[in-house]
Amino acid sequence: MTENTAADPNFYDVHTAQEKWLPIWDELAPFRSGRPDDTRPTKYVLDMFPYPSGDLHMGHAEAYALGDVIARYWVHKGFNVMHPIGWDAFGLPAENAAIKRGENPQTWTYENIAVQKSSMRRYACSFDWDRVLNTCDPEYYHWNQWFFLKMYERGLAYRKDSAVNWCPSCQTVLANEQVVAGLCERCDSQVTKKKLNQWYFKITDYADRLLDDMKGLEGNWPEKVLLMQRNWIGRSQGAEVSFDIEGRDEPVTVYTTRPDTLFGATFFVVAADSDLAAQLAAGTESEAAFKEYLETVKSISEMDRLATDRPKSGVFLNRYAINPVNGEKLPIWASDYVLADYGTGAIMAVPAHDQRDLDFAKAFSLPIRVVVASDTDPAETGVATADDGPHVNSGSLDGLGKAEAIAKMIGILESDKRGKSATNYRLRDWLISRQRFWGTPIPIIHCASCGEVPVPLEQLPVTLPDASTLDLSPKGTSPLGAADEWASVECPKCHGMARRDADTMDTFVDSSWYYMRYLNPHLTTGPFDPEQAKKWLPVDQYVGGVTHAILHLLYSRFFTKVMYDMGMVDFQEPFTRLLNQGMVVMDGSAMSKSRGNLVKLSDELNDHGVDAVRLTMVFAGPPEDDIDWSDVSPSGSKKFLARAWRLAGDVTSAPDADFATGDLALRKITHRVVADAELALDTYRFNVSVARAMELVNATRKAIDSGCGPADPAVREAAVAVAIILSNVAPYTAEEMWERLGYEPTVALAPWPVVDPKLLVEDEVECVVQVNGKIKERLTVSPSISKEDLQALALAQSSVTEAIAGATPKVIVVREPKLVNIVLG
RNA sequence: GCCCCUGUAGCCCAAUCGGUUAGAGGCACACGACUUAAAAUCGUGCCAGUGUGGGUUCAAGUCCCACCAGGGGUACCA
Repeated sequence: MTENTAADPNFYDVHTAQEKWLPIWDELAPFRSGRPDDTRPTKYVLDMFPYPSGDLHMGHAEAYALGDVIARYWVHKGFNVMHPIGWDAFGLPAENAAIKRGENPQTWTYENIAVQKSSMRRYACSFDWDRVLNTCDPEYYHWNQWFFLKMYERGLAYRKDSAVNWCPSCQTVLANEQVVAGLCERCDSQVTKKKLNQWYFKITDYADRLLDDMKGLEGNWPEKVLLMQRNWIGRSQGAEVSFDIEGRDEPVTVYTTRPDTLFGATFFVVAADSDLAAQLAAGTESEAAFKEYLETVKSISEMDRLATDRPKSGVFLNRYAINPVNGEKLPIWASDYVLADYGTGAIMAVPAHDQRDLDFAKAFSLPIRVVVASDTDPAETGVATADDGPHVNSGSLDGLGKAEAIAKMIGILESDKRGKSATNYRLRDWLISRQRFWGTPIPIIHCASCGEVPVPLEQLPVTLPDASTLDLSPKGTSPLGAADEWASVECPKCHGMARRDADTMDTFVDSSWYYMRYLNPHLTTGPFDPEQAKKWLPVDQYVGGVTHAILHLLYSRFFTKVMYDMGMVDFQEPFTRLLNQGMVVMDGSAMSKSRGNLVKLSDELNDHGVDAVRLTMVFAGPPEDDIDWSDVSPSGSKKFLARAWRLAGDVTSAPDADFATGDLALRKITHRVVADAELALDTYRFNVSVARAMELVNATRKAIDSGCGPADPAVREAAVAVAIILSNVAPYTAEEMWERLGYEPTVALAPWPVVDPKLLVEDEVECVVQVNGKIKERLTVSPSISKEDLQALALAQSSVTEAIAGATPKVIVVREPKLVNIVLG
């Protein structure tokens, strides 16, 4: 142990190196992207910004290491790279922590930001520190409010009463996207329904574009994310069919994807919790039974309601719908298996060909009529059939296949004015009101005489009141409502006394457009400068977790399209390429304090150094894969870095040595490695780029110890290549190497080594000759050998002629220069 | 239930187009050199026939089908 001191010239002291370079890099600011005289072409690399809850953790370390590889690589390739960072600083954790400790959420938030910022600086990502933003700063959320008002102007922000998702623990409403399997995304409490008047963004207006524009993202976004978004939007094609109701003037419309099965409808179901059900039940002898049923439905938790194996329940309403195609009377039932907020909240039930309808029919002994022929009988098997035809018992549809039958039925309905083709979506409008304090106030004023009045643009931002005077504990209504002095305001229209809207916005509003704010984080005249937008946008590379596959990424895409429609930007998709990094886990499961498998980033950094941790993250495997920290070896990474560092120290040639005069064998390896690393980096195989660098280090070591020796210029060339490739991952070590090689800082700005194609060409390659797939001979041939020559050469080999033994080859496959396969009959 | 992804040495991972005897890199392990010894360092070695069963092909880790295992998404959306 006594040898491992700074006195030993072969001991690489990572912590000293870290201390040494940070101030120098601060001085040089190699990643400042806003220099006005910069003529390099631009690239925008964006990491999903962190939420400031405590210090950075292993997950941050992985994500930022990967994003940094891309950003640094692009700088080497000669781009002016904008790689900004900021903080997603509004949200519940700050508020909850503040309540717990009796302090101001603002204090808690800024303290955490300071901690994370200092950790990030040490972690040495290529962030442009001139562009930092915090969403909780009024200079930021000013523009959230501005966007809200623009949405309002365009009819895209509106209020409505509806049954909304309510988290009883967070005491606030949630967007559909924030309810995961019936539980609150944040705290895992069971979500309940509550009837409230809330603000929405009309994202459903953009459903088709959000869906169709994904075509342009294919190949550049993970297929998985695109699929999840497609499913989430859930477009379905079908028809609306209008049914007359006995004893009612108004018909009722249903939505169906199978209008061709209309002849198979044997009953009719309305959502129990819909207004329609209550109307239909009113005044009938079933009214009491209906009300009783509705009560039981309401008492069932969302969680239980979602269980699909739950037996069907419902109540007959003593009313009848008339089937428009055959005049049959269909009994109307109310049930909770029909959803009030999808389609029209009413369905025609075709039990033979819909499993849910069949289950219901069986439970209440309703008739089942097959209208699409099949080998099995649903009434017997209890399994609804889904064949494509032919149709039976269906009048003029008989004999037709599914597609023709649907088209014909829609034609019939249209000519009879009883229906039309229709599209439905699973996507709902985005509920953005939150009954909490630590968020962007909604810039609306409620006036007794003027109603809903937008805050005039020149009065923005509507800033939050001082939290210290408020009781933030969740009460189900926004704490802002209790801030009388803040809430009482003059109506901008009539100048009478009015009140501010007391809700705040979903923090996903903040993150929907933050990538644009980095262009000019302190601009006071608009959300961003259009000139800068032309220069930098859209984002070339986005890096972040797959947890945001639907929420954040869908909302950002929506915002971008709205801005496009407003003429603010000239592109419709915000993120050209997306990389979803995996998670860092421990012993096979997600790290958590309660599980006792939490690995602290700060401990790892102290034990192994920043570079070793970053290298471990990048080298562990493909970036999309999870990293099990118990499978990888930061100490191994550290050893490798020291090995690379020693290499640079061994080089004895002059800094300006002419590489072209160097040892050819090593030069070929160097150029091969650089070319391979380049290809790997272009295709997200960062782990492979590291492996190539390791290969080069091994080869160079060998050259120094037992080859061309340390003075050969090829050794310098190799060490330079190692330093540059490594600088994407291990900036401190690379900088140390650069210095030892006799160059000025910083290696970060060194141009990517130019590959000489001549050095990639092999002088000779090995060719195998197979007979019936069995290898009979190995030939050393020129890589440029012709097909004919190679075939002739192969057939001339004695081992080959022996194997053929006079037989006539059926086919000879020649893949010059590497393979000949002679196939005998 | 439905949809998607992934299965390669003890472990983590490589393997443009289907093409040599599956191996670039690492971890672990073993041995050797250096050392009084150890650590560090340098070097050498080590192990699988690619989840299973079929198929296509002159040729399959790579393409197709079925199944198994693991992971993820979604869930009464008519």
